[in-house]
Amino acid sequence: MPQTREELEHEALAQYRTMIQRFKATSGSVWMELDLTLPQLRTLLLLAEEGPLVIGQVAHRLGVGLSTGGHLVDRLVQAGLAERTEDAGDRRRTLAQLTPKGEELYARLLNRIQQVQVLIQKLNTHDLIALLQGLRALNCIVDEQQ
Amino acid sequence: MPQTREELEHEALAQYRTMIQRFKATSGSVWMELDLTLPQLRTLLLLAEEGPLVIGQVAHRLGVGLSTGGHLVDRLVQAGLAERTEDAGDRRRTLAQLTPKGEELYARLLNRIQQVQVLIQKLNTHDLIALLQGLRALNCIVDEQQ
DNA sequence: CCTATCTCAGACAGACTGAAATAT
DNA sequence: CATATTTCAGTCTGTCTGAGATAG
Repeated sequence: MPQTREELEHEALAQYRTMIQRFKATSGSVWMELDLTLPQLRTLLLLAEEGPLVIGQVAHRLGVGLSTGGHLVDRLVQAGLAERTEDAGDRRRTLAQLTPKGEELYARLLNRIQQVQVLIQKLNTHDLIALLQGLRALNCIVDEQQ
Repeated sequence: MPQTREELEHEALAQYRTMIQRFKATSGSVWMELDLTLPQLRTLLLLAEEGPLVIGQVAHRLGVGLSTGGHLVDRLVQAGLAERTEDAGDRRRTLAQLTPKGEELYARLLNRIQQVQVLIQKLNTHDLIALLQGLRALNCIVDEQQ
């Protein structure tokens, strides 16, 4: 079955879309059970993607006052999703970072790593090698863009 | 460079993880600018993943009263993310479904389709064919599981 | 009369601010 | 004294409920 370049691109995207949509049903329950407000969720995302931050940075990046920033981190700490640690250099500062529980929630909400892992283990070796080649190439392209 | 089965699985997952993490920075701004509350977001996800629903179903699936369910759909409608249509069979019922704008927001928040599309277009044909083979195989496995 | 939805009033939680208090 | 954070009112928005109104 020979395909044109355009057909190949189109099918690859369609296959990707299908894969993601299959994940939906499972990820749905995570969202429905989520006991956070959106500002709290934004704080979780920020800490997950930009590592440990001092309270002032959190507030600045979220576009809120210092008081609110500290309050939002508080909520995550109370939920066991984040923790405060002292900044060794300047003890006035407080660093906020996610706990393993917080990291895990982030992954379950957005990354779907676990689901992909299960599928990969069931792939036959030929297809696995092919998938790997494709993924390597995708990452190379991202490298080149930067 | 020969690799064991285990090494292949491990690298494939690592490549996938890397790809997803590269997407982070871009998706961050979508979340930061998002002008919805979490119950509204849950409603958006529900409508995106389970197609058109009557208000009663929305309320039931979200675990809230009819009044609240209708209200939440209202908010999405006011934001231009959803629309109400009449149920042809039973005109007492109101169907809620996402507008194209709502679908697009959903995709930008969770699916990252656009980002993958750009990358796929830059892939050379050899790697594209390999990726496609891998994705097809992944979807076949999901089919078999059901 | 029954069912699906909407409207209304009120309770409640959380975001948010600015000013004062605290710690380094 | 300056800076980073917390604490303290107080306001505001949105969720949520239940009762009653409306439409089919």
